[in-house]
Amino acid sequence: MLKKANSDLVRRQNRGLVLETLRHHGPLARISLGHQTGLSPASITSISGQLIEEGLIQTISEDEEVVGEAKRGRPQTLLTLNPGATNVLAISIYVDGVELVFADFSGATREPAKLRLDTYAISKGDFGPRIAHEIRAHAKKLGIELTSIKRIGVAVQGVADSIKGEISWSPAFRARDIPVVEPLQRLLDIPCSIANNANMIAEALIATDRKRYGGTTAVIFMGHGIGLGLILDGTVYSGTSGRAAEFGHMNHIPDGPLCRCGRNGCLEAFSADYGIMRMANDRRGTDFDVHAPVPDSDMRELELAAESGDTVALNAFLRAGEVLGFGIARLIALINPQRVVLAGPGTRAYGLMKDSIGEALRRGLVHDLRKHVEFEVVPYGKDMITTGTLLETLRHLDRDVFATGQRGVVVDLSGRKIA
Amino acid sequence: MLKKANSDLVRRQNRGLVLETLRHHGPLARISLGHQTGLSPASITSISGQLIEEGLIQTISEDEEVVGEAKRGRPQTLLTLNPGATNVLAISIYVDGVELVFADFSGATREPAKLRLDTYAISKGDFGPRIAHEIRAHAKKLGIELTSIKRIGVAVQGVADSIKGEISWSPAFRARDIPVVEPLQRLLDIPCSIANNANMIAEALIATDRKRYGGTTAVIFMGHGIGLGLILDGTVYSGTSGRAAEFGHMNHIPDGPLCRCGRNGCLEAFSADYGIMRMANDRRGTDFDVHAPVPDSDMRELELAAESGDTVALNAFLRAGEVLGFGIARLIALINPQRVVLAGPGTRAYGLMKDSIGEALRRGLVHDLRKHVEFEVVPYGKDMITTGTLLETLRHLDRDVFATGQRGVVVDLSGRKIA
DNA sequence: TTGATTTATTTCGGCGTCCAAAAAAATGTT
DNA sequence: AACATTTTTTTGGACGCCGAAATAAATCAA
Repeated sequence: MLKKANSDLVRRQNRGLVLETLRHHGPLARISLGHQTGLSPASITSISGQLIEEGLIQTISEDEEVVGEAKRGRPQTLLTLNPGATNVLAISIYVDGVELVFADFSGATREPAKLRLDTYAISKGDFGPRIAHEIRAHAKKLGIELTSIKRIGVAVQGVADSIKGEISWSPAFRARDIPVVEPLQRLLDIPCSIANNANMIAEALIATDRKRYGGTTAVIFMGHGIGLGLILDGTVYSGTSGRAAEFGHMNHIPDGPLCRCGRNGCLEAFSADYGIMRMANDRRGTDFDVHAPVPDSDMRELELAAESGDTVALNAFLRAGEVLGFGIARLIALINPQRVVLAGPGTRAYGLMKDSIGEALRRGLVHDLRKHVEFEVVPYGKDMITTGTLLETLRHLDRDVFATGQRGVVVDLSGRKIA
Repeated sequence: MLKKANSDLVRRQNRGLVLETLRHHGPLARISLGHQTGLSPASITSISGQLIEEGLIQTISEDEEVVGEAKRGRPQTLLTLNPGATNVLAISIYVDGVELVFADFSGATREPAKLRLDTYAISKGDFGPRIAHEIRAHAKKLGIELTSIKRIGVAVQGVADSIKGEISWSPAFRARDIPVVEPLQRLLDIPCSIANNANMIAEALIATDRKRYGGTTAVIFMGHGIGLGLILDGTVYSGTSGRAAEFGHMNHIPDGPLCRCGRNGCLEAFSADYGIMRMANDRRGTDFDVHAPVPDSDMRELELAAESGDTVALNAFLRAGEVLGFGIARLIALINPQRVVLAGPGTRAYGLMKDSIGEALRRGLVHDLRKHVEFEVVPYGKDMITTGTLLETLRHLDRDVFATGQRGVVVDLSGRKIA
């Protein structure tokens, strides 16, 4: 259903558009901003004037102004986001700890805090307060006022319920339904949101190349589990109640091997690190604890073994690839994305799985569909998740917080009214 | 990325809103229209005045006006869509023929034309012209001017490419990539679009109960194939290049039974009518032609046999249900819909499959996800597809054609400028 | 019958937004 | 110093929404 439109909507949308354009295309003169946005110079002058008055954007100081050759005509004055307008915080939760990264309004990050935290042992009620405490400490260390932080974004591997603001389930925790948003908002008084880490990688990809990833793209995260971020029509899809895809727990074979989730035959039970390790170890007849985190060093060792001709190790990777391939085939049959991106530490072994993934796609997918999909592996860096989280957080500010500049109400950075 | 907003956008959006509201909530007085849309009485007067002048809406004649009890105060004058503003046409393509249904701008339908057409034999190039011819004939019979038809919507079972305007693949045709939109537009000079029939059922469901189906709903069509319409955040999702889901060809078991698409082990190969029939017939060791349409009477017979205790027949349905259940489990793992709706003629046998569907869901899906999904079977009527197609077509006119009333340009119904 | 009351709709004036065109600003060129 | 060129700002107008007042059209009550 359509929504009512009025001049309020127009202002919000165009202010948001100007902020997003500056965020994306770096410093721009008013005239270029006009070209990029489609707004007239007159409107740009008006909007940018307001944003400057509110301290959200600023003109670049004269020294840096002269970039290229001296040209005729009145020189451009470049506009940029004002870094000091606000701060944001990205929190990434991994199996082995938590990372805090502050950034200013321009997106420039400060040195991260890497906390070793026994997340697997921590109780449901302790996690939020513990993180809140760490946030205070790290902010203090960096000299960042808590009141200057306008928003916090949290990314976690597993199922995040963005409506309830909880971690429904994650391989990093023994506990379930761990509240995150509520305690942080209560203890720090800062708006907060939580999302799945594959979705945040998807956000980062959209930002790096909107043309490439902005249509319909499936981002598959391979690590201590298999996650999925779906970009549909240029927007990251975050299912009902924000609990997006649990691709890793899509069933592959009824009554297959035991998965962490308690079911049998999930994709993850074959293709996540522990699934691969289990297949490689079965010859030794070992009992296998699916919940025990698999050290990265063990995986590297297994990869080396496979590469140097250990057939059992190699077969484990081939089987993992095959099952992943069938999962991707099913995904494509449902969503028909233009592009499938593999990301995460698990892609290190892509070379070992490549052939079996391709073979499974051939067996499991109509040619008509397969031929339209482009495949891609992106090199993994943990910072992708942080970057995506920050971008998502900043976009929210651009669109939904700062775009709503109330007429006649000018506010300084701490929220006090000026004029 | 946001888009530029200006007063043009405001007008278009609010005009569209008024049209949609009248379409949805029947005749409404200006004051109620104001309440429904959130627009002020003054704006409603202005907008409705223009729409009346353009002949898109009209006031209801005085006689019918008095509906309820006589109340104090100035009586309301009800507004409705003007049926005469335009005509639209819905075309539904089935395995056994084609149906044409005209409707006026208010959505009132005329008697349908049911064409028996050997679609399976028809050649790629002949289909479009043939249909164009039939459209002319039926319009003439009903006394509808071709120029009064502003849009045609086509629904087909199978894979419809809405960008190319072709039927990429359909069980109704031996041919592939059959152009539909281009020949109709060329021969009739009427804008045309094509979509998958499961998507059109989804449209019809949204229209009947937006609250129930308007969130995230998966509509599964069971018939001579298994189709899927996805409603994401209240909008029917029609994948990349408009080629939406091919749920029926999602692989269930690698190297399973042969499917119509040429692959092995697709969901459809178990759960579509021909899949069920094949399983029931295997005991007789018959060769089985997957392409031959299964007569409805044969299916009814098989259902009766199963109901009266024929274990082979019953097992075929149970197996079909089991595979469908796993397919739904995989779908839920990916999309996490709030609701799954089963529709289509295949649901007649739902009673026979119900238990095995449920059992498969238990085996194939994390409890956390399963418990949030509501299941539902809607009684099948072919008219759902036609209704959905008409609604989709009319909404397009509301939003994208008639909403764009150019300032100062008033046009009569044939497109001539008046003022 | 007449005036009061009630409710719906229209009119009017104001406001916010965008935009085209003109003006101003700032620099290079001759 | 005068002119050319480009960017930015200012000005005035248009459009669309809205609140308030005016108007319209009915019922109710005396």
